[in-house]
Amino acid sequence: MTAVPALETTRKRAPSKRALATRERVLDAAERVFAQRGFDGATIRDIATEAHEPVGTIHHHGGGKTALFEQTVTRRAAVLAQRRMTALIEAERADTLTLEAVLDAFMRPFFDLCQTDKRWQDYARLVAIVSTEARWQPLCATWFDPTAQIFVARIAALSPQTSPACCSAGFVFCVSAMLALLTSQSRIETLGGGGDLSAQFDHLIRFCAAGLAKG
Amino acid sequence: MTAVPALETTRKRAPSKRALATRERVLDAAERVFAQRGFDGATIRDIATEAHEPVGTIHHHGGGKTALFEQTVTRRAAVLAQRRMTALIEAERADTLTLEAVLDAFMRPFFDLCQTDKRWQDYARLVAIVSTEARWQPLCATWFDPTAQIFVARIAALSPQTSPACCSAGFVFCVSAMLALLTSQSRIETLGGGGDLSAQFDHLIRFCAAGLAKG
DNA sequence: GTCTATATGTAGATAGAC
DNA sequence: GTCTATCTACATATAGAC
Repeated sequence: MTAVPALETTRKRAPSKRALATRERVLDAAERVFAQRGFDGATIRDIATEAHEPVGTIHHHGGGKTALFEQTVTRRAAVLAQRRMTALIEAERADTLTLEAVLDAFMRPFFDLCQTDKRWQDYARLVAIVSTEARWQPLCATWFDPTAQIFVARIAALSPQTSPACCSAGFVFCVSAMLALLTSQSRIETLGGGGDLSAQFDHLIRFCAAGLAKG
Repeated sequence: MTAVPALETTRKRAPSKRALATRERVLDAAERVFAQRGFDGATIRDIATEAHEPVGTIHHHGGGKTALFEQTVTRRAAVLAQRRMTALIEAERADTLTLEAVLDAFMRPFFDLCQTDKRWQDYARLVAIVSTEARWQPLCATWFDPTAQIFVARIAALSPQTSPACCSAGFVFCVSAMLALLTSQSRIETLGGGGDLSAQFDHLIRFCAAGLAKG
């Protein structure tokens, strides 16, 4: 975090290709295990088994359980934020910016990534954990809140008759609904929902836009 | 679960008043600790400290960590379900049943209990845990799904132009938004929301009703 | 960088005195 | 029913060989 240029020269040289590949496998395994069992429920040994690596390797690359979890979160956070901002800028090129378009810019990149790469589905569970548990609030503040603030501001600008406080709360409702869609598919099916994921996603956008519009 | 009448005679006699009070204190403490740290993050020792009881007492009344957690969930589940059903029946006495009224019947009892008794706020976090983590699905199926099914059916009856699957998914969106309001107040405040809780609750109902109406 | 062996702490659970 | 002392297992983390 606090980069000290004077010490840069003491940094190890760039890791080998093999080491980088190992690191990726460790993070992928950690992502799966943390997603499935939560932070406290996961063990380094679970992750080692999942990664087909000895326990020591997990510590070597991860730097401890907490740091490992934070790495799994931060690894994809910048990608997600960038895609969202790109989508927002694209949406703003249209003549009229709508609530649907802003919500779509926030949600569709995440949804598309989940559809394309199963690892992003695990990542969605990590996001749900990070945004729910108080202990990860710093992580949230660094990696997710800035983007969220920008989208809340756009929503507020589109809703002059709605108080800023309602826009913020409404946005939290939207995000929790989005995470429910991405992580609680089994619960939706239990209650008789489910079916085509793309259709459910379109439904989510309609639902949230209507809710926000109502103030 | 599988009651065996023939063994009923071997049951211990009714516990003393003091024992019942101890049991309540154990469950209250467990509720607080589980709510704050989650199931895996909580320890029997944490709960013992919180309850001002020795560790053995927690096991004696709780019957192990898992059983203790299940007891904290089931203790209040019937009360909540009953209040919701009573509110629904009351709402159905009106000339025209609206989406708002159905949602209100589901959500307001919980909200009122949280306002009246701080322990119900902890319980809200337990409900969020139970409805999120796959391992507690049986608990969910027994204590929450039956009520949810009834409310989904009412919503579907009021939304003839909306597919049943959309009603189910929409209801899950509503519940996740409700739990976000009850358990993620700090996140709402971070994004500039917050303020009067009752006003936020009214906003939640409007938000969800508008979302459901949009199908 | 990789892997084995081990140190240290703490978890859940219980046996048995009171 | 209540409480103390303790058992057993497994967690994270590290030291050091390769």
